[in-house]
Amino acid sequence: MPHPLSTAQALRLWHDVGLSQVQDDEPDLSVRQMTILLSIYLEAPPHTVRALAAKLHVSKPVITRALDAMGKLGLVTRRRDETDKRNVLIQRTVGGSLYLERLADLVSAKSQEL
Amino acid sequence: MPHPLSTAQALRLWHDVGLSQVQDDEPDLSVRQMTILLSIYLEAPPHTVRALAAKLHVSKPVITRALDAMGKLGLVTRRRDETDKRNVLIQRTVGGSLYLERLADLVSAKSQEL
DNA sequence: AACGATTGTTTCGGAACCGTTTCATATTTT
DNA sequence: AAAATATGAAACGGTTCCGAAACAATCGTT
Repeated sequence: MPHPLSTAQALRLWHDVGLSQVQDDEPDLSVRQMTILLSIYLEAPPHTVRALAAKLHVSKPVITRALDAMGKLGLVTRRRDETDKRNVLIQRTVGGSLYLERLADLVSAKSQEL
Repeated sequence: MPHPLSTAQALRLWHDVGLSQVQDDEPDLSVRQMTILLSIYLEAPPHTVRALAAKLHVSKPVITRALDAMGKLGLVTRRRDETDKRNVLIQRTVGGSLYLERLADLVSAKSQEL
């Protein structure tokens, strides 16, 4: 367990990571999209639209549209739940794993430069 | 200086902070806006549109519009530079300070829960 | 089989953002 | 003083996002 970050270090870290994301040309994910993506990858499946909407305190269309956008970027996929065909199961992709790996490396590296 | 964050801890921290931001009803700043705001508050003045655009690798209108949006939220103000009236000096506000204080407290608190 | 409940998607009008180009103002150079 | 340069803002068209409501498909219950 690391030492907790001081408030000044927290802001510096947030700034440095954000700057790196803005400077490169890749499209930035919104805070909502990023949080959805991280939920999918950090927490145990299955992931459904409804559960994500409840967790984030947002409406279901917000989740649907975020999945549309991230699907286009190859970060997530959807598949029908065969046991209950109303549900959509949200699945991880190689692209999403790589994306978050790079984010994690970036944050970790910046945290060392504090 | 804290221990550096592991990659797993970095993702967990990003998720937790993003989740807190999404859950409350306040409007989320985009990554660009947040980075601009942090630049203004972390680095020494004077801050100009041109300098910020160069630093972030974005066009000047991007900065202008972000300042418009954050100005409406009371997070920054603009003032003409009296010595060179082409310049606009971007200034901090009480609202912006409070906003970043709360962000810093949030990040710092979440980093302790890792 | 029929009705109501549940799940996810689509639609609608409105707002925000983007990139590029154009503009207005101010300064510097000739 | 005139022309060239620099700065920030505004205009333009296109894309994306939002909240709310309506919708289609599926399930559960009776």
